[in-house]
Amino acid sequence: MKATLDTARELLGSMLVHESEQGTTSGIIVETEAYLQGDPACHAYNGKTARNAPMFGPPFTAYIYLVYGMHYCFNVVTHPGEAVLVRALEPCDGIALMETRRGRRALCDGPAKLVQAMGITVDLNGHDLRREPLYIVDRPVTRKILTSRRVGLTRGVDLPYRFYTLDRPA
DNA sequence: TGAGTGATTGACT
DNA sequence: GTCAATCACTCAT
Repeated sequence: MKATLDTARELLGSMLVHESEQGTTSGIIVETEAYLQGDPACHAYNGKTARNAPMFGPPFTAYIYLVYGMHYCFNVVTHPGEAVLVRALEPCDGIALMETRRGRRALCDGPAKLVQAMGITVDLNGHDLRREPLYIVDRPVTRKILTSRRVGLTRGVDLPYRFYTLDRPA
């Protein structure tokens, strides 16, 4: 079994595809964060709840949850109790549709933004990411992978579990 | 039944 | 670069 941190790196460069009724959108994953067991910032840290139940499901399950009462984040479950948060995408297909959903704003450079741009909803929580309508296309990582601390957290901020391929500031 | 929390975004200076 | 809005979900009484 692969470690969650390895999976977080391998997801970079892969393509996330969502086939909705409105059309197909896809994007290259360019930023991820790992959430491990024993990590105080991980939702599974305090045990299983109704909200994080998918995190204890089989690998490659989608875990979608609401933060701040208004924003959704999209995670890929790697092991029971561990997951990788997809923080940013590089829009590939269906950009026009993304713009319709997002308005004339940044499309996929934030966790909640990419969820909205891709049209991902809580209906897909617990979804198997090897099946339609939401799935990940494996692609070799061609760009250099960089590592940094995670951001936006209130706990475990010093852990170097954030990976990205863009030359964006750490 | 109620109060606190939060893996963010968007607007403003 | 800084700051506040906002509400579903969780945990505690």
